[in-house]
Amino acid sequence: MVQKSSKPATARPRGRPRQYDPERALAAAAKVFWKKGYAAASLDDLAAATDMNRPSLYAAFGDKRDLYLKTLNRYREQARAATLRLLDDHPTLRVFLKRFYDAALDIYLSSGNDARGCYSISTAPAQATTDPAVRAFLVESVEATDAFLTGLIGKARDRGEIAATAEPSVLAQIATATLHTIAVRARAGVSRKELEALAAGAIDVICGSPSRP
Amino acid sequence: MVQKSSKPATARPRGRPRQYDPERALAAAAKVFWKKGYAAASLDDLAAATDMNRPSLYAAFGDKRDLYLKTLNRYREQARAATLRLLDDHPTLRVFLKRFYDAALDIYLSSGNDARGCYSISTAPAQATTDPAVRAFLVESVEATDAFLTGLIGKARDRGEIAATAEPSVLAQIATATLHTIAVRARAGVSRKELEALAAGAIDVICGSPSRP
DNA sequence: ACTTTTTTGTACCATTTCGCAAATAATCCT
DNA sequence: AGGATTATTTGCGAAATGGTACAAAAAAGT
Repeated sequence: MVQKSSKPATARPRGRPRQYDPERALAAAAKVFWKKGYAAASLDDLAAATDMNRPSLYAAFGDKRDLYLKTLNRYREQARAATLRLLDDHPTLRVFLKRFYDAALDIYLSSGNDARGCYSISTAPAQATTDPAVRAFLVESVEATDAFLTGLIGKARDRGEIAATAEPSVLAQIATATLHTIAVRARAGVSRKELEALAAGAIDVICGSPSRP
Repeated sequence: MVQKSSKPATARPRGRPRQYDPERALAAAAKVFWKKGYAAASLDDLAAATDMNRPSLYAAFGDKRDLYLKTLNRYREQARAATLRLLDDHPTLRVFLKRFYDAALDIYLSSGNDARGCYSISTAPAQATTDPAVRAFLVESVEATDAFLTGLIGKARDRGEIAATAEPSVLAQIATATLHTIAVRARAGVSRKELEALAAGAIDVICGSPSRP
């Protein structure tokens, strides 16, 4: 009898196994908040969507606010990871930005459900004045995006892809602003075609017109 | 005693005079929605803020949703009027944009109450997926801003203030995007100083760096 | 003075909301 | 097999919510 004591990685924890998958449950909860906003989403809505009942929800994620904050963080982590993957083959700034906005649009206009717009930009501002944690999340997200893009743009400038006189932090804020306006417009129902055109225009402004050498 | 029969403009309508001023009431209601968001604002909150009781509120403005839509429209009208006044002395595009963002910051960071951020951008997106009227309001507002700025930028280009090759509609969307990111950041608690710097950077990108001829 | 008209105030209702307590079920450990 | 442990289910309850019915109040018209 060898190795019976080895941890099978899927070692059953102890008591009754949970019936829900925390990841799926968080995704389902986010979908509800995404559509209705934080305040208008009731625990009944969330319980129905996650296929859990309220006490299980509560035990798993805490109260409604805890749950919301967890979905916000999950969304941000996923967005970050996806964005980093766009850099795997070391694209030019222009190519990266195109991918970046396309990826955002994939999320903002996901056709399956009618969730539209950016999850955090569409739902967090409404809560930001009453919930300090949401406010902190928002400012951290925005500043992290700025910082990330500033780094990328700085490197692109060093590589000579954009004018040497360009100010990376300013262009990064323009790029973030473009993301924000796309987020709002997608929520308002603007078509993908128009948003792609907007993104293309912004990319030209940031990187310099493509016809230009 | 002349003119007793002339309409005093303040002719009493007929029954008991109202105790509230509709304009002030709308402003007070907007303040509540602004801080809490639409869904989290209760009729009790609104009644308390307007100094009216619920039946009066209901008789005056309809239900909660009607009231919200009225405050949204009022906000937009006021913003439009204020923006047009910025053009009275025919400023250059650069001067106009500076005023434009300064005026936005005056509203977004009004110190009296703790309402922060743009009223519509902070509260409407959360409702946009569940309320078609809010969604319509949002898209109309954004597109009207684009159109207005496109016109201004086009004229500035004709006057030679910016490069003849610049595309007014693209720059207008950048300018609107800048407004949106400022709205979100103000709601998140970013300081006026930082937002002014962001605006200044965006203006340089839109109008061309000031050091440039 | 009396009626009409409009606003205000009180009280109420039906529903929804969040959260929890207690009982039940499923699994592991010994 | 039986106890320990964790998850689920049912159901409750106190509070808040949006909305309204109805009477009282304040003004103008006659």
